[in-house]
Amino acid sequence: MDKRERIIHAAIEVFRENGIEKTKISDIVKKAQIAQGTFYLYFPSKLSVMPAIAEKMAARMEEAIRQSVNTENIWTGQLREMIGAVFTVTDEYRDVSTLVYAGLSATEHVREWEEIYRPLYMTVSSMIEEWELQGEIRETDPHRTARLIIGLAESAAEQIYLFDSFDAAEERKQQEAVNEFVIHALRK
Amino acid sequence: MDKRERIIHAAIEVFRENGIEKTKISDIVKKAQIAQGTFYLYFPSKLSVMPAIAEKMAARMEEAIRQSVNTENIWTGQLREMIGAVFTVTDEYRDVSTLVYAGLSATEHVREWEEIYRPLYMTVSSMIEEWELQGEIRETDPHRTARLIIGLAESAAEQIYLFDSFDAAEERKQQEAVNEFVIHALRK
Amino acid sequence: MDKRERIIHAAIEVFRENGIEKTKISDIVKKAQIAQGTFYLYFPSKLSVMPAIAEKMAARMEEAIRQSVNTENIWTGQLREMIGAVFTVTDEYRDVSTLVYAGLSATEHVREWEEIYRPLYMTVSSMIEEWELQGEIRETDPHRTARLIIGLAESAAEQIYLFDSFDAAEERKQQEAVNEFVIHALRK
Amino acid sequence: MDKRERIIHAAIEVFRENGIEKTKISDIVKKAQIAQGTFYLYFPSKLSVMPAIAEKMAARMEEAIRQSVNTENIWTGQLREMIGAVFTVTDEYRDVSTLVYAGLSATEHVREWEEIYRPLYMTVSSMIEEWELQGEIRETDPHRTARLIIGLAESAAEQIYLFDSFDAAEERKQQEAVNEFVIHALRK
DNA sequence: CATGAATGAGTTTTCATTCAT
DNA sequence: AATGAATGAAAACTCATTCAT
Repeated sequence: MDKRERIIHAAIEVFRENGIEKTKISDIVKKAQIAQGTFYLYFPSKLSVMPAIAEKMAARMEEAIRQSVNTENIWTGQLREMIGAVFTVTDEYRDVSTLVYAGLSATEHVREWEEIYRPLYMTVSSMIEEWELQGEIRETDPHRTARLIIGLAESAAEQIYLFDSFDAAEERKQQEAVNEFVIHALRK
Repeated sequence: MDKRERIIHAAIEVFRENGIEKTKISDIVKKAQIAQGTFYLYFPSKLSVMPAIAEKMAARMEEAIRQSVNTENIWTGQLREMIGAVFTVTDEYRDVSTLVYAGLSATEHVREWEEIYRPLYMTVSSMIEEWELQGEIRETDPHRTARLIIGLAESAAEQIYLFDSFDAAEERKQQEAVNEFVIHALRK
Repeated sequence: MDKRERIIHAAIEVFRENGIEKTKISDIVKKAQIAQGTFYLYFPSKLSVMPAIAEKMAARMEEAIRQSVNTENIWTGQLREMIGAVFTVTDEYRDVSTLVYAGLSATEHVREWEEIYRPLYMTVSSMIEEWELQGEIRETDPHRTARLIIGLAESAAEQIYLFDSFDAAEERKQQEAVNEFVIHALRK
Repeated sequence: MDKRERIIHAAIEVFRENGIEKTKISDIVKKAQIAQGTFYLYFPSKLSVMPAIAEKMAARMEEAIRQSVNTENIWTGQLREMIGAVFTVTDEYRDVSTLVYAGLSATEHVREWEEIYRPLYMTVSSMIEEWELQGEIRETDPHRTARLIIGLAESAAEQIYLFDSFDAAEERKQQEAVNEFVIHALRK
């Protein structure tokens, strides 16, 4: 794996373990097994790794959705699979997603967000469009709806770690609630 | 305004301007026009201001909801008013909610989130309970639903500044999309 | 002595001992007996101390000239005293003067040079003007002549350390050569 | 142009642009369009380029003097030509002479100065000796006088860029002042 | 000879925290 | 309670130097 990749992966791990605030570049390079100076060959600062992480996360989420959604399935099944994927990846990137989001908004990289998330939104809005064409759901603006659903699912997935006696059962319940919520929101 | 208030307000501004990471206590005291040492008479650290900010925001949101919701109205009207309130306050505290969320989750203060947001969630879940009792919406877990709706509305409101050619018309459209989404999600 | 003064004095000493290149800010603060961070309260970098040193050197030179020149004396005597003062101070600031000069030209402080040296040039050009008024020397542009003489004397004083078997006798010879050179250059 | 030459030229440029202190070897190689490691095949350090630069400048100056001085001319004419050459080359190497001087004195290379400048001084002191033999000027130590004159001329030429509203007219005036100064200093 | 990515020791720089006033 | 200059530990950052290609 090339050095840049190593840095990004190490950064994800360390940010998760220690939070952004407490993370030192020396922690990242230690985990990445590279020299201190090598970091600066690829990124000018700790925060500038954020967009790269966000990209990875968005790509991972899109990939998870593509993989888990069975297009043979009926729309509600597809929707459940899609939301499941969002929950899975949000869990994988637990804490990091929030930090990345806050880290991005703190920099001049905010505008990159749109670009980073576009493929993910495209994938989901295509699914919605398809369902609509098939006459299975009510008519909406597919792109906007895609963003609402992903926002809702992410927010719901993150809430678990904040509020609840956090266990697998609770996670399933929360996910099921989102499923029901969205299915009702879209049905004809 | 007393010094504590001055600190909180200054902190909101500089967190918004620079992000959490880049904010120094010296920035906060400069904006608050107090001496460096005075900060420590009120807060032990930068991040410990976060719960105070969260409290302000949550209280403001609850108050906005209480003020704007007319209980004489039918449920869809009340819902629209409630979501409108969330949009208004998220706009007021633009970016801050994300930062607060990240700031809290970066520390031991995470557990305070539950406590801080409880009154707000109670207010909204009471509304939902009432609608359910009146048989106007389908049956759900009102508390969980309340959190989903608020999460959805906040996420949608924040997205505006991130993604879109941000203008008043766009904001109205986004808000209307959330209204429709939630109304369909809850209707019988 | 206040901290800023302490830094300037320490910097002069350390620059002389080690040269600019090898001087660390930690050397300066050690010699100044202040904390590392205190340096940055007064100067943003090592090089930014340069103009302050140049100021001290120019002021010291002007003072030395004022003190050593006896206005009762005939002009050649005054001139010898003046050149002696330049030699003395250049010796005092041995090496540093060159470094300061090179250090200044490397920064954006070059334009300050004019201002820093102005009082010194004024003092010397006043002397020259007076001699001219008394009809003791030929007519020249006093200000320009002042700069030529100081440049010549400094250059000659610095050459000693570079070229010659450097000893007191050699210094006296060199100084005497400058005296003769300038006296002949100015006589009627 | 071979690599060694490329390095020397690039070094002159970046030393002039950034000063010695701020110049990195990476700046030099970038300007020279060679690889980082290649530098070390020719020079062991940044400062070790200095003697090479000094040599170039001294050789250039000697050559300029030889070329411009017409030995058929009377001594004042020759002197004017010689000083003109010093001004021309100091202009060509603007700022560099100071930097070289500081750069050499900052290292063990100081002693090389004598050797590097010897041919230049020899040329000028030969001229002075000749004038003396012809009985055209007063008796002095020709070698010492040569160094005084060159030091004076260089200092005067450098001053132009530092102090004055720098233009061609100003340069001519300054040069003329030096001519007059030296002619008076040497005449019988 | 030439390259340039990688290194890591050495410095600079930051900034939360203290404490005498 | 309030101040803000001073501190120094800790972190960021630099850049000369190496070495496998």
